[in-house]
Amino acid sequence: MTTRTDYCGRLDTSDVGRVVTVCGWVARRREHGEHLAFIDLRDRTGVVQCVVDGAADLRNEYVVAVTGTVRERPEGTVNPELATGRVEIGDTTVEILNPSDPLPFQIDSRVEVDETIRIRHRYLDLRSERMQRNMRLRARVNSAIRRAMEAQEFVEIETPMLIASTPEGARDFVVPSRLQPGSFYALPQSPQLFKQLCMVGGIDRYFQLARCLRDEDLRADRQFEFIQLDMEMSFADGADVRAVISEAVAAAVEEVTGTRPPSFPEITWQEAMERFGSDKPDTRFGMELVELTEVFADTGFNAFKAPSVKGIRVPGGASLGRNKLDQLTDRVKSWGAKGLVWIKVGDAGQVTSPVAKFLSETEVAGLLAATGAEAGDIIYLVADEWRTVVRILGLLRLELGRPPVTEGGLDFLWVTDFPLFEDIDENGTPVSAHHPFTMPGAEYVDGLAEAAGDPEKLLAMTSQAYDLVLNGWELGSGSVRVHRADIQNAIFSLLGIGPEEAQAKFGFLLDAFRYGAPPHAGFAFGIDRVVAILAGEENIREVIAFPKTQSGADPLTHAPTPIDPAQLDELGLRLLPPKS
RNA sequence: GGUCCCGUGGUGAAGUCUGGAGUUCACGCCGGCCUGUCAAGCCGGAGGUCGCGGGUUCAAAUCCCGUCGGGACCGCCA
Repeated sequence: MTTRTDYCGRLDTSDVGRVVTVCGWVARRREHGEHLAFIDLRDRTGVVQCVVDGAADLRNEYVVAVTGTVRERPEGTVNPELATGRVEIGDTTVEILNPSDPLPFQIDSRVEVDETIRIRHRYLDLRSERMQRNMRLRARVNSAIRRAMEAQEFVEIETPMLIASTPEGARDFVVPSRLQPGSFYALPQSPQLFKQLCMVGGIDRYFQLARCLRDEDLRADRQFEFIQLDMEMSFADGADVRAVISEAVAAAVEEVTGTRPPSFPEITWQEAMERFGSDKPDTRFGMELVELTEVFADTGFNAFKAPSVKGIRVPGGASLGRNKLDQLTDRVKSWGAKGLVWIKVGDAGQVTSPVAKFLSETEVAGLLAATGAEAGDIIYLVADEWRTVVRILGLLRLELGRPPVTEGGLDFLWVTDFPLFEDIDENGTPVSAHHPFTMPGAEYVDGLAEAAGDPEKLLAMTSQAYDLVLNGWELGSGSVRVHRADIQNAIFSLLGIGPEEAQAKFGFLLDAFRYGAPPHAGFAFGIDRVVAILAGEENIREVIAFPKTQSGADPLTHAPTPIDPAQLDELGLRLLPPKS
């Protein structure tokens, strides 16, 4: 085979006169009769025009080596759209290294190809400029993060993929054991427990670009398997962790954009919920939630006689028709709201609403003042329990105002002081918001036992847990961990986990903690998500080389597939008949 | 478990609401012409189980039911 001397996209006028050999795929041909044709040859760096004597035996996507002389293009034929547009390769000989059948879809971006077809033929899709760019961007982000962590004296440690199933958290992927039929490994949802063991082991600063697996439903920002920057550090608090992560993320952003982002603002979970109705607020746009409970404190309108009333104002939203508003109301109800009240503001400040007749003049005036509504605006209101109100309006805010991923810049945000417990179950037992090794807020550490059985106190307790949010996507979360047995026992007690159960579930961690566990804290954030946003993609599949569909299937390899009965037999497994 | 949207030559779309001959557009593919194009151009051609199954009807891409596949979302994701 002819030896390549140059990459297509790197030739320029400084190469004029050189005899070069470039290798790649025929991206396009332009024939001008029997003895003149232009070939755009594509490799990973771009395309270059080759002038050939007839191209009758060349077809799109043939793999060829072209040898010829780099020359400046004749006057008037320079293509300013092309990086190599000032030059071309002439006096060429073409060696066909491999022909190609016509492709199932075109590589160029002239038409948006159905994503299933792209994934089924991902080896072709990867040739596209978009996928080349995304894959290389991802590699640069990985590299920048690794360098930033190493510069901060973190050591990369690999943790096992075949681990014990733990009952908490997401649904595990499980792997049957051949040597111990009837027993199973789980694939890690994260290296959580191992990295804490690393702290006990004196590693001091651990990191890993860790593959994590969770058997939960897939979404635009969720695949079964994903990569996290996972880290843990000893003798450190939450602020230390946030500084380290901020540095790594800033390094990644700088690598991609050339600009270092400003330091990331921090708000508490409580503030995020009050203002944005979300623990992962998209702060690229306004439309914040407006507190209206006081305005309607003495209302005669039954629907507003609720613990909490809030609204959001959409500037210029009054032009929405009745049909659209009904659809929106249905949508909001599907999220679990009792209903959605809308109020339009007219030119003279008068309000139009199905419920206008139930509202007093004072209430309307208070509403307009609180929301700052102007003529042409629409206000949506929800009244219910506080948690429901903020959740519904948070979803509605995104539905109505969320910009495309490529607009509004990069809005990083730390959300701190998450609640320690997210709910109380029907037995009166609190449910961990993060995981049971999360350190409570400093002011609650000594009062854990007294809070038992008091839902109000339990739900008011914060934890030293924090999330990193980018443009409304949760990039990741972390916390200060409990390293003291007395605090851990108090939390287990609140969660209704007795000593035997704790030992059964997390025994090896608790054992390790008896031998001098240092105070430690950590974090993990999703590489796929940050890369997608940096790449301007709405979907992490676009930054994953071989992704799965929403139903968890791989159109390329057809996974998952049934397995041979002999394999099942070896594992001591038998299939149940399919559910009808 | 649930809601919504999509499925039409190789690719992308229109046609579906309001039933009437597989109709249209762009790209690609095949052949011809063409010596400076670059999303080349011009001429000609091939290519279809309108996802699948059932129903309604004189007649279904179109209406109804079911099903499969894809997507967005709710639940789920400590």
